[in-house]
Amino acid sequence: MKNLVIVESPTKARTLGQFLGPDYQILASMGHVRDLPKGEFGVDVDHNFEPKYVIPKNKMKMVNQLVKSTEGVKNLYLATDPDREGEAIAWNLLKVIEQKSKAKLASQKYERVVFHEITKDAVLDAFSHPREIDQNLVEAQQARRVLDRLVGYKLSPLLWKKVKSKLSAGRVQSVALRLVVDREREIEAFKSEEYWVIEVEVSGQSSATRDQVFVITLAKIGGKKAEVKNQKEADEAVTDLKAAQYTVESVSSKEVKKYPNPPFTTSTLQQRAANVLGFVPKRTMSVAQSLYENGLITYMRTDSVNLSPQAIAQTRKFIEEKYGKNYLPEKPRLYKVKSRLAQEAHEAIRPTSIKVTSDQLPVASSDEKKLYDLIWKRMVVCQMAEAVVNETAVEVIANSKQQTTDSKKYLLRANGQQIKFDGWYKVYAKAPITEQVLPDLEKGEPLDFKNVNPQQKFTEPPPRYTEATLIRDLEKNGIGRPSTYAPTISTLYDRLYIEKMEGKKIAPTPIGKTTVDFLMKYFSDIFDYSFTAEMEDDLDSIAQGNAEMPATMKKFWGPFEAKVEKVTEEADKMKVEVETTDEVCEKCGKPMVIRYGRFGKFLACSGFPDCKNTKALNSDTGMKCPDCKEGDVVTRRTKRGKTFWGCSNWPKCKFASWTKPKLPSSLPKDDSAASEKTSEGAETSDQA
DNA sequence: CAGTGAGCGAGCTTCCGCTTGACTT
Repeated sequence: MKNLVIVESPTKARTLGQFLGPDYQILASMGHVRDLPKGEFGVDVDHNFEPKYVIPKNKMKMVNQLVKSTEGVKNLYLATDPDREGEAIAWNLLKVIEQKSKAKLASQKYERVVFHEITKDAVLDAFSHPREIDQNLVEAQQARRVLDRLVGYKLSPLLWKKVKSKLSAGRVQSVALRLVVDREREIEAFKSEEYWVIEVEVSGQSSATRDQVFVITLAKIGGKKAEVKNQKEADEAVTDLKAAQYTVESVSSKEVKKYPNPPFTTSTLQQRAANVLGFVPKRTMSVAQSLYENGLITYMRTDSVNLSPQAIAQTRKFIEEKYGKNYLPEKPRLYKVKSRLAQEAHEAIRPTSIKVTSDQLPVASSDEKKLYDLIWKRMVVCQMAEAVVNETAVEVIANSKQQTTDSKKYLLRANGQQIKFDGWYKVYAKAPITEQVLPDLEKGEPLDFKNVNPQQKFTEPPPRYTEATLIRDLEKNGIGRPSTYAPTISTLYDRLYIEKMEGKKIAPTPIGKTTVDFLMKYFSDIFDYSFTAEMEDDLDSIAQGNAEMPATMKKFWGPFEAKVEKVTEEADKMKVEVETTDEVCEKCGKPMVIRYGRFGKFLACSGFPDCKNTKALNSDTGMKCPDCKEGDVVTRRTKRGKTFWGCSNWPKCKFASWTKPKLPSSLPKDDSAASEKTSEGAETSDQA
C-alpha cells in the first residue's frame, strides 16, 4: 500500500474509505496514543515543564500494529480532528512512529490533512491541501494537559491528607462538584414564603363570546402589584371579586414568530433525551454511539451546531416534498455557536440521511429508535419555517359595587395564544403552546362573573441539579468537553461526592461538601467558575504563537506550589459531618449513623467501636421484600462490583436477585410517566 | 449473589481528553 491514513475512530476510517478508494489504507488510533504516566507525576517542573510520555499498556498492541503498517508506505496522512486535541494526537503519532520505526521515517514524509465535515468534497479538498503539523497548537494542548496534571496530582494527595483517602480534585470535576454543593446550600438557606394566586372565571355577554369561559388572574390592587400574602387577604379579595362588575379595560394583540431550536450538540442532546426519554447522559451516549457506528447519525461528541451544505440541501428538499413550500424558509437557516470556547471540530449531531425516519431504521433497539427520532425531528425542524402565533393580552377591571375608593380597584389579566401558522410545530404531535385561546373581546365590553378560585402557594427553592442540567451549566461555563461530560459525573459518584435522590436529582454527600469547603478555603482561584475560561485565553495565546508553554506554566506553578506547601504544613484536617438517623441500634439502643464505605452508604452504630453493629440502609427502590415482606429491597454490590437486589433484613432474610424485582401492583413513578407523555411534544426551552 | 467505620500507619489512591473493547467473573 502506498498511502496510509490515520484517524481517531474506526467509523471515521470506514467512511473515509468510501471517499478515497482502494489506494488508501485507513487505520484508527483510538484516540490519544500517548499520555503522561498514571503512576507518577510525569512533569519535570524544573526543566521547562517537560512532559514525560508513555504509551498506555492497553494501547501498546494497537500502536505497534500502527507503526508496523507504516513500513514501506510512500505517503502518510494524519487526518485526526481539526482541533487542539486532534493536532496533538497527530504529533504524538508522528513521535511514536519516528521512535519505533526501523525505517526512520523522515519528517517530510507525512502530511497533515484537516476537514470539518466528513463529506466527499470536503475530504478530497483537504487531501489536495495538506499542511504541516501546527507546533503552536500542539504546545497549547501540552499546556492544557500539563496544567491538569499539576492541579490534579498535587491537590488530590492533599485531600488524602486533609480530608479522606482516595479522594480526587481536578480543574473540571471539582468545579462540577462545587456547582452541586453551592446549589444545595442555596436550597438549605431558602426561606419559603406564602403567596396566593387568585383566578377568576368569566365570559363575555355577546352572542359571540358568552359561551366561552376563560380565566383571568389578579394582577393589581389599587394600582399596585397585587401581593396577597395570607388567607385573610385572600378572603377579602375573594369577597370583593364575587361582588364586582367586570369590564374589559384593554385588548392588545400581536403576531409573534417562533423560531425552531438549533440542531443538537452533545450537551443539548443529553438534556433533551433526559427530559423527554428519561435517559441519563451515559445512556444517551451509548445509544448514540451505536447509531453512529451503524452510520445513521453524525459524530455524537461535538460542541458545534454547524451543518454541511449537503445536509441542509437534502433536508430542504425533504421538507418541501413532505410538508410543502409553505414550510420551507426562503433561505437555509445557519446556526452559530454561542460559546467562544467551542472548538467545532465536527458538525452538529444529525441523521446521515434525512430520508430515513425512525420507523424505517434497519435493525435498531427501541432506545435507538427513540433517540434517533429526537435527532431526526430536531434536524428537520431546524430548517423549517417559523411558526406564527397570535399573542393576546387582555386587562380587565373589577369594580366592587359598594366600594368607590381606588384602593379597592382590582385589575386582572389574561394572556392568550393562538397558532396562525404552525410552521415547524407540524413535526411534533403537540405544539409548545402554554396559554389558553381567548375569545374576541373589545375594550369597554362587560363580562359575566362565573367563579373565583383562590390558590395558596409557596415560593420554591431553586431545583437540585440533574445530570443533564449539571452538564448544561458546565458547558455554559466552558468547563469540560463533550467527550468528558458523562465520565466526569461518573467520577463524582465513584468518589461518593454526590448521590442520586428521588426524581433523578443530584445532591452532595457530606464528603462532597467537605471537599468543596476545603478546596475553596485554600484554592478558590482555581475553582472559580471562570478559571477554565481564563486558562483558554492563555492557551489561545500559545496557539497563536504569542506566548510559550513553559512561561505560561511557570506563572501558574510558582504561587500554586508555594500554596500547596503552605497548606500541607499548616491546614488542619477537615472533619466530615456524620448524618444521624432516627434508626435505633437494636443491640445497644444508641442511634445509628450513616457511613460511607467501599460499597456506598450503610447504617452503623454511633457507639462504635464498643458496638460494631451495622446494617443495610433502607433505600432507593421503595419496595418491600417479596420473601419476608418486612425488609426493603435494596441495591447492593458484589465484591466484583456487580449490582444485585437484596433484602435489607439480610442475613435474616436471604432474598437476592440479579434483576430488579417487580411488584404486581407497582405503578410507574410519576416523573417517568409524565416525561414519556411529552415525548412527542416540542420543547419550549431546553437550553435556556 | 452480602462488606464497609477509627487508629496503630504498611502501601495505595489521583488529573483531563481522545477513543473503543471484552484472556478473567
